Parts: sequence; C-alpha cells; structure tokens
Amino acid sequence: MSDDRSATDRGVLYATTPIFYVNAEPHIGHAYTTILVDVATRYRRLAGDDVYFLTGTDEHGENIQKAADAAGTSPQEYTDRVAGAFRAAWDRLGIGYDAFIRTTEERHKKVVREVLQRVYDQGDIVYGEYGGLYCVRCERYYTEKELTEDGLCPQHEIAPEYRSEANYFFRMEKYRPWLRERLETNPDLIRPAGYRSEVLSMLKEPIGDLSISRPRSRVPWGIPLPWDEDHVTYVWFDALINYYSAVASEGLEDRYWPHVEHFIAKDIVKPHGVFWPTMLKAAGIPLFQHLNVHGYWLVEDRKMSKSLGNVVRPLELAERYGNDAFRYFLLRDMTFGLDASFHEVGLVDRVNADLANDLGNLLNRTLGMLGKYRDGRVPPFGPDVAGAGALRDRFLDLPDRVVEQVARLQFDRAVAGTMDAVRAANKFVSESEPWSLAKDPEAAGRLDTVLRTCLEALRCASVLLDPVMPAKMAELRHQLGMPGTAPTLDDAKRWDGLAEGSATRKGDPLFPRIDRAALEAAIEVEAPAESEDEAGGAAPVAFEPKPEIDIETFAACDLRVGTVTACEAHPKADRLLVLTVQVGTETRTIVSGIRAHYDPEELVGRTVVVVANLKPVKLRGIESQGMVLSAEGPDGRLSLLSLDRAAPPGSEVR
RNA sequence: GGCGAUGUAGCUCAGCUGGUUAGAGCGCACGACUCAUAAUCGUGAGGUCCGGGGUUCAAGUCCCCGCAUCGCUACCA
Repeated sequence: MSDDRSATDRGVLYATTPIFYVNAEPHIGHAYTTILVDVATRYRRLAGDDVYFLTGTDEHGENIQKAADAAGTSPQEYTDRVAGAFRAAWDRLGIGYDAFIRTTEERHKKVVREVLQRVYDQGDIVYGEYGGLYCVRCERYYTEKELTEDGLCPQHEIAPEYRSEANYFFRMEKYRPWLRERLETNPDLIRPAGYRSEVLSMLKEPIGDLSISRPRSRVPWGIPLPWDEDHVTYVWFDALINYYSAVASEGLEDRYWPHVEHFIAKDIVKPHGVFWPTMLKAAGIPLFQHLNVHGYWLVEDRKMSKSLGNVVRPLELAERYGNDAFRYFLLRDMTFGLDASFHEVGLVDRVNADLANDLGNLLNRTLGMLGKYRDGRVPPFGPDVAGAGALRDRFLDLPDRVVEQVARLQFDRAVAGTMDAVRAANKFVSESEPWSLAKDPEAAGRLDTVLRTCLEALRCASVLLDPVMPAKMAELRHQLGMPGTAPTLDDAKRWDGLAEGSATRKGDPLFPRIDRAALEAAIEVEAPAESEDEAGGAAPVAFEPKPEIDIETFAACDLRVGTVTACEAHPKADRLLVLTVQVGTETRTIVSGIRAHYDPEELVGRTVVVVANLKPVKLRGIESQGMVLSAEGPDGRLSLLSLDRAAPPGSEVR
C-alpha cells in the first residue's frame, strides 16, 4: 500500500467512474471501467471500509441537443431515456453503485454555478476578448512567444489579429507550474507511472487557457454562467465537477471528498490529469487522492470501432456467458494500466479452465463425495492428513495479500492468487484420495479431515472472489449450506466457518462448461457477413446546416476532376501526403491530411475531386495548390470522393 | 517531428529495486486416477526474453542506437 494513503484515508473510499456521454449505448470500455470500480469498491466493503461509489451521465451540449432533434424529441426526454438505458445496463451487470449523478439535475447545476462564480470572482475566468492574438488561417490563438520576431504567425507569416470571441476562458496556464510541482512531489497522484509522465510532458509547454463557455443563443442546452446568462458552460466545468457536486449536494463532502479516487480509461487523461486538478486548485477544493488510469480492450487486436464492425456489446456477452463469468474475465485478463486483447474464444477458454474446471468442479466433486460418504453434512476435522495444513495456511495467507494487491490495483493478481489456491485444493483432493479413504472404515476420521478441508477452502474462496462474482459466490455459499448473509474479509481469515453437521445443498454445476467448438463454428458463420457494408449501414449523422449561401457564392468555388499522377509522404509531417494531380492541362501539387487513411501507392492513377481555386498555402514547407475532397466516416475514417463514370481531368464539378 | 507506452514459449500474459539451469495459464503429447462439469493430478516438448552495441563479476531487468505496434501532440486548404 502506498504511503500517502495510510493514516488519513484508510477506511474510507469515494470511487468514481467518468460520467458517460449519453449519445451512444454502453460498450465494453464503459462496462470495464464501471465493473472495475464496482469490484474495487466491493473489496473495500468486504474489508469493512466506508465506501461511496459514484457513476452517472453527462447530458449537456450541442451533440445531445442535435441527437434529440434528430430523434424528434426534447433534450430532456432524450436524456431521460438514455440515462435510463445506462442505469438499466449497470443494473444488469450487477453494478452496486451508491449514487448516479446526471449533469442535468438541479443539485449538480447549483454546485457548478457556485464553483464557477467562485473562480470568476477571484479573476481566474476571463472574457475571450483577452484571449489574445488569433491567426485567422490557423484558426487558433498564439502567445506572443510563439509568434515570429516581427509578431507574425509562424505558419502563414501574416499578422494575427486580436480576436474578441464571445467566450470565457479559465486561466489554466496560470496553474501549470503549480501542477508540475505537485506531480513532482506526489509521484503517484496519477498512476500507473506511465500516465504521470504523459501528463508531465504535456505540462512542459504552455497549455494555454481553457475555453469554458458557448453562447447560449447557439447552445441553449447547458448551464448558464451565473454572472452572464447569455453563456452556458462548455463541457469541462459542467462535466468534471460532477465528482464534487455529487457529494457536496448531499452533505457528504466532508465524509467522502478527502478520499476520492478517480478511475478512467486512458483516452481522457488530459482533461482529468490537467484540466481537473487546475480547476480544483482554482476553486480551492482539495485534489483527488489518485487518478487511476486503465488501458483499452483491443478487439481482434485493433481498436474497437463501429466502422470495423467489431464493437463488443457487454450486455450480450454477459447474457451469453453469465455476468459473473464475464466480470471475472475482464478483471483476470487485463493488467491495470495496460491494453489487453479481447478474443471471445479467449474468454471462453478462461472461463472453462478457471471457473468450470477448477472452481466449479471442485465444488461439485466435494459436494458429490460429501453426499455419498457423509450424507451431505459438514463433518468435523479429524486426524491430520498430509497436505491439509499446508492448504489451510495457503488460504489463510490470502486475505492480506489480496487487500494489498487491490490497493495497488493489481486485480489480475489478486484473482489469480486465489485461483492458484483453488488449484492447490484440487491437487490436495487427488493426493489424499478420499474415494480410497471411503473404502477403509479405519480411515473415516481422515476422510472427515479431507472433506472438511475442501469445504473450508471453497468457503474462503467464495469470500475472496465475492467482489468479482457476487451472485455466483453467494450461490456457492448457498450450496455449502450457509445463510445468505454478506461475507466479510474476516470470514476468509478463519478455517472453521462452517457449522458442523449442517446440511449442504448440492445444486446444478456453478459454472457450466461453455461449448468452445460451437462458438468457433458460430464465428466461422458470422465472419463473412461482417465485411459487406463498409459504410452503407452506418447511422445517419445529425448536423446543423451552415448559414445559407446563394448560387453565386457556390459558383465561386472552382471544383475540378483531377487524376493523381504521383504521390508520396510529406517528408516533414506525419499526417500529410503530397499529391501530384493532373487537373486539365495543369499539374498541381496538393498537400492533404489523408496519410492515415491511404497509402501513397494506392492513390496513383486515382480520380479525385479538386478545389482548384483555393489560395495556395505552404504546409510544412511545401506549397499546396488546392485541396482534394473527402468525406469523414463514423470513426474519423476518410473516404476520397471519386466519379462513378469517366470524366476527363479538368472537367468542372458542380 | 516531439513525448510516452508496449514488444518474453503456438495463444494470452507474469517477471518488484539487475543475481542460481527465464515463469504461469491455455493449447499440444504421454501417463495416473475415477469423487467430479469428457473434469482432476503428474510428466514432457516448445523461447536468439524485437535487433544491434555498451555498462557490470553478473542484464529480459540499467544506458545508447535502430525496428515494429499503439497512444498523445504539431502539420490536416
């Protein structure tokens, strides 16, 4: 256990998941974070700690509004529905959260406004007019240091202008030195260490100030700024503050805030590792204890994406294989902080080997013999049997180790260690051969010892695995004849937890084996079907049309058919390709940001659509004389426009 | 381009502050057993620890260079 969480906060835990943006159904990433926190909190509860587990939904913003419009409903109705879907999903996955916060709740809005006002009053929120020098071409602000000696934009060598955008900015840059210092002196504030380094490297250069508002006229679906009702907060002050508002609004601030642990996936390290601590500092609220960052589940070794058709639906898996088995797999097969690969066959193998063969079968064989030899009743310990004491010691050593591993976020090891002990129990059965003892009347006492030892091993295992598989472990204890009361960690520290003479209740196998061959066959069948629709099946995108233009304005764009005659990677930019395009009689050099989507070779000879009268611009040293058109797919994947009938290079497009 | 992470048996991964013949599970081969969910237990095959240098008595573990994959970041007319 790390030093900084010793005296003050031992015994109390406030754990959070991110609040999820309600524009999509929960996927395995959402589910993993939430299950992880569920397991972590259950372990701490098992140890007798005072625990508060928060999750929720992020419901404001333009996208929600658009999605609601597209669905033909109001934002409120829309978010009610989706937030309800998230809650239902978590319920089905056995998530025992204590509180569910929605950013549209009054209690949240009130706290957000209070915090905003406080930060504003002390001068850390400023109007965008003070934002600075803005290069129109770059569409970004520059600090004076970044500009050339003459005060020009380094990219375009034009004079930047003072931009008076109607936004408010949080003066985040001001807190950068403080945050660096804090991370230096508090090395495990962000963990594992790799993510701390990442944040530190972000802080080496200016982080700028953070835009935190949008005009209410454009985005009415948000929380109005308390001092300027014409603006609403944008994302950060709204969403991040949920962690604080959830307890502050319930009078639980003193009890839980000093013990807050955030759990997130690595994609949101920046807002949580940079924005959030500086916001807290500015608001005079103490920092979180740790920011705990986990990796991604890579599906078929690629990042999960809708366009690849490899989205893993947690509810389907839980349904198919059992929720507890699914949870076990997630916790067992990912090392905290690192990415892990998800293969459905791997899940099945894991569940069969560990849960069906080792744990489930140990229960089944033990209760089977108990029924046969002892009428299903719990025997006393008899004379010593070789290996019984060692097995007992092995189990009784586990609780302290597990608690420590959980504190270090080593859930995989905590679970593996317990399963190793279960394996040792199976070995003990083989070596002590109770079926042979049963044939020898003089060995009755030793048979008692063997059976009782197995029963106690199972009972202890059920306690140590209870946070991961609450339903199945309760069922296990039920089969052992125990009452349905919730276990405590102390139950795993004793070897006499069963009542002598009590009746066991052998039932169906706890974890039925999953037919792996059938699964493989099913995958065979599914595989070809997936490749058919690249984009055709993608959901329509809600959008807000740009301001109307007339035909003359459109005609001002000179769009032309072109043929790519050569193409190579830009020598000084990772994301750019340099195309040579034949447009009519002219040959143009066009720089385009499509390198991540197309190989240079595959473009040679292709027909493209070119904006021919764009003002040329130098991109990383190469002049681009135009632009090629492409469309963006659901996953940011670009698709170049081409023609479905031949038209010679230079033909006008209209 | 900058920063960071990862690269260990067919597969999924452990290997903490450098120290005996490099580990686990799955899969595979052979054997044992029969209480059990075609389960369990044992034995075995299988590795240039990404490549190349270096530091050290000693390196998978530290340093340098490179390769590959991933992430963040700049460029995305």
